[in-house]
Amino acid sequence: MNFQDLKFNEDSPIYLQVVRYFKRKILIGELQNGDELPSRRIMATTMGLNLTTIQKIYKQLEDERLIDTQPNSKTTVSITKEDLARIENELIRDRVIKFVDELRECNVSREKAITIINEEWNK
Amino acid sequence: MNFQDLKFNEDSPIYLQVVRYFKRKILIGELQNGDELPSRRIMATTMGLNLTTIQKIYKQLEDERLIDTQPNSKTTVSITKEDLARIENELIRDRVIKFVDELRECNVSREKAITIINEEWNK
DNA sequence: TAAAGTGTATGATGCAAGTAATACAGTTGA
DNA sequence: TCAACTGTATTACTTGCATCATACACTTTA
Repeated sequence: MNFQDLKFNEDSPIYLQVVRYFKRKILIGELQNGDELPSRRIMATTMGLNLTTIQKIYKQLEDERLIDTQPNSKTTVSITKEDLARIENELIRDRVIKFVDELRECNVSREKAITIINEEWNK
Repeated sequence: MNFQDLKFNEDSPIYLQVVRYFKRKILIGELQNGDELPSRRIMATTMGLNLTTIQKIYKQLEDERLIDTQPNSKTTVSITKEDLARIENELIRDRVIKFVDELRECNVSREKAITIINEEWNK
């Protein structure tokens, strides 16, 4: 957990970007069931964010039941197969749907879309 | 100009969504050089938005030099080939780049990405 | 000419989101 | 025991969005 691969943009609130970051880590298996997360204060220091912001991030992940904080114990990743499927939908399928919609609204053909994607994929 | 194909979402401010709507119309040729835009008040009534919001939309489009309001004349579309290329980049290529980045961060292969896109394209 | 319409500007308000700064009660560990 | 750490809660501040209400100078039109 060094967060070197986490870079922020201006497209959405920081706390949501971090939430998505953790979801990605779970999706690709870098965070697995039972893995411990750093304490909120450590996290705040490490990422240079405010404790309140980290609270919001952890709370969001808890509300989605991806992490779990039992009283007097560490915060751990806690996911089911259904959670994983849901994350995959959110991070991949839903993104594709939105993307396809957008391109079609611009009258881009499927063939042209795929051509551009192929162009960009290996840059 | 009936705006029936304009639907709002919660992803970004309304005024930006409308700006992008007009850019799309320009990109696909439904709005062409010289075409007149409705007056700001008409537009506000038609779209159910406040005059101030419409001002913001028109101002944004003017700042990007896509429309032009000469003193004592109608507001018209005013685009060069360069503008069109810029819009195309913004609405298509940049969008693809972002999309590709996102999927690659999730360890999705190019082949799998294209498979999903093909699945979704004709729904 | 008078009324209606135009672009433009501005001040005020409500509201929500995002972040910051603290505080508190409990637990852990040296 | 007591200092350090923990999760949690709360208050406050800033900013951006959308709206409302006007206002002004100018043009068009009936």
